[in-house]
Amino acid sequence: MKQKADSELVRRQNRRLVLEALREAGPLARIEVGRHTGLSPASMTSIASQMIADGILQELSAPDLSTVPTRRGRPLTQIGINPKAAHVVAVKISISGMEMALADARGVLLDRQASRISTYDAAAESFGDAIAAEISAFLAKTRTASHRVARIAIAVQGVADSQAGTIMWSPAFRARNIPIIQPIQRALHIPCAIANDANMIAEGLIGMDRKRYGGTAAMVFLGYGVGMGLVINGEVYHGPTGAAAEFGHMNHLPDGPLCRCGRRGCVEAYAADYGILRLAAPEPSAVAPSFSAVPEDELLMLEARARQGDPTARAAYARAGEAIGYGLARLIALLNPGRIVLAGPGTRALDLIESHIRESIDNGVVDELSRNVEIEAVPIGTDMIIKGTIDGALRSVDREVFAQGPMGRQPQMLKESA
Amino acid sequence: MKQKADSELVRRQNRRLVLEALREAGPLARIEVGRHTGLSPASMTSIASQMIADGILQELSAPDLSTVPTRRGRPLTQIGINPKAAHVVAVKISISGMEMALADARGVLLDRQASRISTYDAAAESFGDAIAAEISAFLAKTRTASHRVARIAIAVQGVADSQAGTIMWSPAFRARNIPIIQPIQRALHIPCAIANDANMIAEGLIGMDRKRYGGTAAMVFLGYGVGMGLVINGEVYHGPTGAAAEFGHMNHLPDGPLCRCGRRGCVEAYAADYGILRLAAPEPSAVAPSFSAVPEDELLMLEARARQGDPTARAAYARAGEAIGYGLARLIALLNPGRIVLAGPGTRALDLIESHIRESIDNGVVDELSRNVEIEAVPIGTDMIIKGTIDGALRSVDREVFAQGPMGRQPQMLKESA
DNA sequence: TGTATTATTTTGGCGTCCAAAAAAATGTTG
DNA sequence: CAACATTTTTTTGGACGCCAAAATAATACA
Repeated sequence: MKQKADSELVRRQNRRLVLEALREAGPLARIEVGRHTGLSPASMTSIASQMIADGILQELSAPDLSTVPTRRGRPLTQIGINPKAAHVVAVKISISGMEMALADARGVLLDRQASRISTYDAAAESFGDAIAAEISAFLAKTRTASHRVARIAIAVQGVADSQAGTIMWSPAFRARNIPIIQPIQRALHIPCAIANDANMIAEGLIGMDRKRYGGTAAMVFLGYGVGMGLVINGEVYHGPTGAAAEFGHMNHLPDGPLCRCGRRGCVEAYAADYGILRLAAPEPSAVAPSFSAVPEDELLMLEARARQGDPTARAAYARAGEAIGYGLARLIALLNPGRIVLAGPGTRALDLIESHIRESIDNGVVDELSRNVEIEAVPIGTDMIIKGTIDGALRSVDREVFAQGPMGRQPQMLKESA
Repeated sequence: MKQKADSELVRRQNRRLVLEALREAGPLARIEVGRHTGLSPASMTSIASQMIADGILQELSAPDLSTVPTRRGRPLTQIGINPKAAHVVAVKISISGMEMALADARGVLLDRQASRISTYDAAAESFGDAIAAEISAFLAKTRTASHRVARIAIAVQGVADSQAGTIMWSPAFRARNIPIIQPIQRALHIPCAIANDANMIAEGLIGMDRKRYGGTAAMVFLGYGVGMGLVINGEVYHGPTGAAAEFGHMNHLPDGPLCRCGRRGCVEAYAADYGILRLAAPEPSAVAPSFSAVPEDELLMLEARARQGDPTARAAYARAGEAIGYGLARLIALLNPGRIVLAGPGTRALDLIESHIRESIDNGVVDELSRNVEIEAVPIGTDMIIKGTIDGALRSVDREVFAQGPMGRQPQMLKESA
C-alpha cells in the first residue's frame, strides 16, 4: 500500500493478471483468461487487442483441440504470449564456471552455453567486466541484438546484495563485494538483477505449480552448500538488501565446526557435502572446510558405507539431519510456513537423514506449530536454477515492461549511463 | 496480486491512503492529504466530500494554526477522522486477568477496565463465553451500543490461531485450542480477531513511527515470556495460520532447560523472567518452569546481585543474552531485517545482557549479514499492547469498512450466525 | 436449411481520475 | 479601502478502463 490508484494502475494490474494466467495455463481463449482473472469478456477483448497490437500477445492459428474436438458454438481462438516479444538471459555463476541461457518470452530455451571462468582468485574490480564480455560473446554467437533482451538475471552461489548489485560474499570467491550489475549494465545497456541461486529454485517451483508452492513456503537446497529460497505470500522474499534466506549460514550450535563463511556451527558446516564428509573423518575438528567442489565418488562411498551400517558414516548423516532439523524447527517457530521442500543433490541421501530431520523438528518446536507444515522432497536437478532464473526474469519483465502498456514503456534502468 | 482491478479497487485504495495519511499526520487540509498521497486537489475534493457524507471524515472548525498564523491565500480547512465513525474494543488476555479498552475511530481511549478471570484452570468450552460476557458488561457500563463497535481485537499471551479463532497454546492456560472468536461473535455480532500480544506491540510501534518501524523489522518482547512481532514489508506478519514469530519458542540449544511449552532449550527458557531466575538457582535443572508470574522483587534482587558482581547472577544474565543473541543471529540469517527492537520489562536489565547479545550475534552470523541491521531498545510499557491492539483494529476497520465506500459496506463477518 | 450454442465484438453507460478554469477567502499594498 | 496577489477548494469537461447487454460470428445438430 504505497501507490495512488488510477486508471494506469488498473491497466497495469489487469494486464499482469492476464500474463500470469497465460504463463500458468499456456495459451487460452479470451473467455478462459476471463475466468482465470475475473475479467469480463468485453474487457478481455479490449485488453487482448491492445496487447496484441503491442506485440506482447499473439492469436494462435492452430487450436489443436484434439482433447475437446467437437463442441457446439463458435470455436475459441486462443491467445498466447508472443515468443518474440522479448528475450531474457539467465546467468548462473558458480565455482570456477558460469552458465548462460537465452530464452524467449514464453520461457522456451533458445540456446545455452557453459564457460569456465576463474572465480576464486578473481579480482573484484575486473570480474564484472569479464562476465559482461562473456554475455556479449554469447549474444553475438546466438545473433541476438542486445535491444531484444529485456532482462539479464544472474544467480550466484552465496550472498548477493541485490540493492548494490554485488556479490557480497560467496564461497566461490576470495574477494568480497564484487560489483556485477553495474559493469554489465554499462557494457550492454540491459536491465540486470542479481540474486542468490537458491532463491531462483524457489522461483522455478512457483513457476511449476503456483498452487502448491505459491503460499508461504521454504525451499531447502542441499548439495555442495546449503541454500534456501523463502516464499512469503506468494512472492520470493529477498529481504531489504536481497541477502535473506541464508539458511545454510544460520547457526546450529555455537562453537560448532568451522564453516566456509568463517563462523562456527552453521547448518552448512554440518549438512553440506563437505560438512558431512568432514563429520565422518577421523579427526573432524582438524579438517578445514573445502572451498572447491567435493569429489562425488567420496560422497557416494560414504553413502554406501552408511547404508551398510558403518556407525561413523551413519553418525555423520545423523548429525547432518539434526542440523537441518533443528534449523527447520527454528524456521517454523519464526515463520510458520505451510510447506517445506527439500531439494538438490543432497536429497540422494534422504533415506539416511530424513528420520533425524523429523525427530529434530519434533524435539525443537512444539507440536502446535509444526503440525500444519508439510515437508516434502522434490527430485529436481541443478537445471532448476537456470529455469527458475528465467522464470523470475520473465515475471519481472511482465511486471515492469509488458504490464506497463503503451504509455510508460520506459526501460527504467541505468541510473547512470556514462 | 490476486485481485482484478476496477474502479472499485481504485476507490478502496485511495480512500485507504487518505485514512493512512490522516492517521499518521493528524488532521490535514485536503491539499496536504493530496501531497501525502499523490492525489490531485480535484480528486481530494471528491473523495473527501464522499467520506464526509459517509460519516467517516469531518471538517474541523477551529484550525488553531498558531504555528503559521498569517499566510496569504484562502485559509485551509482541515479534515480529520470523525471520532464517532466507529468504535473499537481491545482486549488483552493474560495470566488470570483480562483488560479491556474502548477507543473511538481516531484511536482515543474512551474507557478501560481490568477484570480478574481465572485462566489456568479454565475449561476450553466455556472460557470464550466468559470473555464475551465480560465484554458485554463492559459495553453496557460504557453505554456503547454494540452496533457502534466495528471491531473487537484480542491480544493473547501465547500462540493464537487467527484462522480458527482460538488460543492454540498459552502458558496462561492448561487447556489448548480454546475457542474465542466464535463465542464472542455469536454473543455480540461484532467482527472479532485474535492475535499474539507481541504482534500487537509491533502494530503499536508501526502506529508510532511508520518510517522507522514500517520496513522489515523484528520486535522482541522480554518479560514474563519472550515474544516477537515481525514486520515484513510494512505489515505485521502473522503467517498462514497466525502462529508465526514465536521467537520465544525458537530452539536455542537442543536438550537445554525445560520450557513452559514442554520442549527443551527454547530461547524463553533462558531469557524469560523465570528462565533467568532459574539459571541463577543452585540446581537449575531441578527447577520446573513457572506458570505464574515471577515475583518482581526476586528479579530486582537478582539484578542487584549481578550489578554488584556476583558471578552466579552475572552468568545467568550472560546465558540469557547468549540465547537472545544466537536467536537473533539465526533470525538475521533467515530474514535479514533492517531493524531489531528490544522492548518490555526485561530491558531493565539490558546493561547486564546487551554485550552478550551483541557478542553472540557476532559469533552466530557472518558480518556481511548483520552489518545492515540496527539494534535498539525502546522503553515502552505493557500499555503498548493495548495501544497496538487498538491501532491494528483501526487499520483493519480502515481497510475493510471505511475504505469500502457506500456500495460494499457489508459486515463480512459471521460465517454462521446460529 | 434452420436452430441451438458458444465466443467475440460493439455499444452505451458508469465510476474514478485529472487538468484547467472558476470561485472562495484571505493578505498586501498603494 | 479598492485593487491585486496568493492560496485553497470547487466546478467543468474530458480521458480511461470496466461492465452489461445487444449484436455478430462461427460452429454443431437435427
